[in-house]
Amino acid sequence: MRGNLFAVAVDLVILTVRDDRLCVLLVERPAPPFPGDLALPGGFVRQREDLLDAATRELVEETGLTVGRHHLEQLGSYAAPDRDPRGRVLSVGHLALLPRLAGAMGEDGTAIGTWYPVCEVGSLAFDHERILADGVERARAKLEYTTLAASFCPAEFTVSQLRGVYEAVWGTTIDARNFQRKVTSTPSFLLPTGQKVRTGRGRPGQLFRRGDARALHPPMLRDS
Amino acid sequence: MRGNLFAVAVDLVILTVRDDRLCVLLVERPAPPFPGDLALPGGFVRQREDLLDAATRELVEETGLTVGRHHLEQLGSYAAPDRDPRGRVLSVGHLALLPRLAGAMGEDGTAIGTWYPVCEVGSLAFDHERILADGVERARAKLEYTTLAASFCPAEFTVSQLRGVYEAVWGTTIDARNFQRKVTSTPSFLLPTGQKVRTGRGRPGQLFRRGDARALHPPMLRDS
DNA sequence: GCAAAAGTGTTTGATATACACCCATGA
DNA sequence: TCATGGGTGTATATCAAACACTTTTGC
Repeated sequence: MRGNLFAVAVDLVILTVRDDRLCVLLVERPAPPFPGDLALPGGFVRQREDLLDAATRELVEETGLTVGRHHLEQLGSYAAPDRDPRGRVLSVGHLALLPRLAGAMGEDGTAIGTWYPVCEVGSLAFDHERILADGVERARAKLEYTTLAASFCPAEFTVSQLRGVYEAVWGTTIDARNFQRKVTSTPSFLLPTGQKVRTGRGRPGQLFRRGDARALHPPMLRDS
Repeated sequence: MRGNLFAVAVDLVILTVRDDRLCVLLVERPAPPFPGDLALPGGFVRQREDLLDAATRELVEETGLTVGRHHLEQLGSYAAPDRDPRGRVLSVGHLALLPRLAGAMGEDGTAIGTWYPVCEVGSLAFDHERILADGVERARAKLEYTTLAASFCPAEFTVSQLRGVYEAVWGTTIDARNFQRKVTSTPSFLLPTGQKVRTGRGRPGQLFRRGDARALHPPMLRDS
């Protein structure tokens, strides 16, 4: 078999919404290359492992997630000849969307990574700035024409929380009243639970669970 | 450096429109594995080559394209442990959209591959059926919200030709009059050349060149 | 009562669709 | 002069944006 050999890694752009801001999970590199620099979590693909399996494994190792309604998809591959000083490494970037995690992270309960608002992220190791930028752009684009925003929410959530996701990811404000009608009138997007929740001040909102709809017709439009 | 080593290949889903049908370029495998089976054209990535460079090189080798307005983008990576009986091979699928090529193909003028209507393609070597399906779906989706259909057309083309692309790729029919208004009213999508072309019968159509617009707002909608 | 958030109704403007109609050419 | 495809005008239905207004809670 002709061809040169590559090490193959999966790197993860793990996004969530915290305090109305889109945040990404980053780790500090413990060893060369780029020791001490911030980087996307990731690791090498194992002997008989498929790409999505490797990404799932890394996601569990980094966040302690067991079972969840989180979203995980492949972003694309990055293989510039000089992207890793150790040699030829192809990285398959993945995008994960998570609701805000409760407490400790990491499989053993220790915090492995740290959440950073994406707008405050500086330079990263390797070509991870590009992978991060591609992941954020993918997430922004997919909110327009899919129901993926619900992946940022817990199992049960209000329309306001969902709207907060759109506003955080896009950095815009959305008319609450038109948004309400739009999402509740999309078939199978939101399933009412019948329960209400009081958020402090104001009228309590109805709780919804995510439905089966994946596409959003017609799409939600950014001002742009 | 931990991790197992992979051979890395690029495989190409090369699409064009011929006789009002969406067609894909396939080659017959000359050697094991899967000798004699149809497969996507592709090859291994070289020593100091990036992925898009490798895909571009393969595209030139297969089609004899030199310079062109063709479109080439990365689709995604496929790395199931058993996808290649020779060992661990990661394939980075790419999608290329071409206008109908004039005559001979291949760098030396010989025909290397053969065009098949995508709806008539049977089983392919490796997991190339899946890569093809993903490429076709990507192309169909992108026609909706981008000006990519023009990549299927020659340098100068009429609105009818462009409409024929949509109809071939989607397998639908489109109202010619509304289509005309839609595409000609999108700023910077079509640049009039001032020339007209007679297509046999009927009133000659105006010739256009592709403009700078890449996004299509609002999108072209499939019936669905 | 007042502020704040949830939720509904209504008006208005933009736009997609359907299709009538005219234009330019070949046979 | 008829068939064929290019291209414009226009009525109608649909839908999104804007916003007035009501409901339900905490303070």
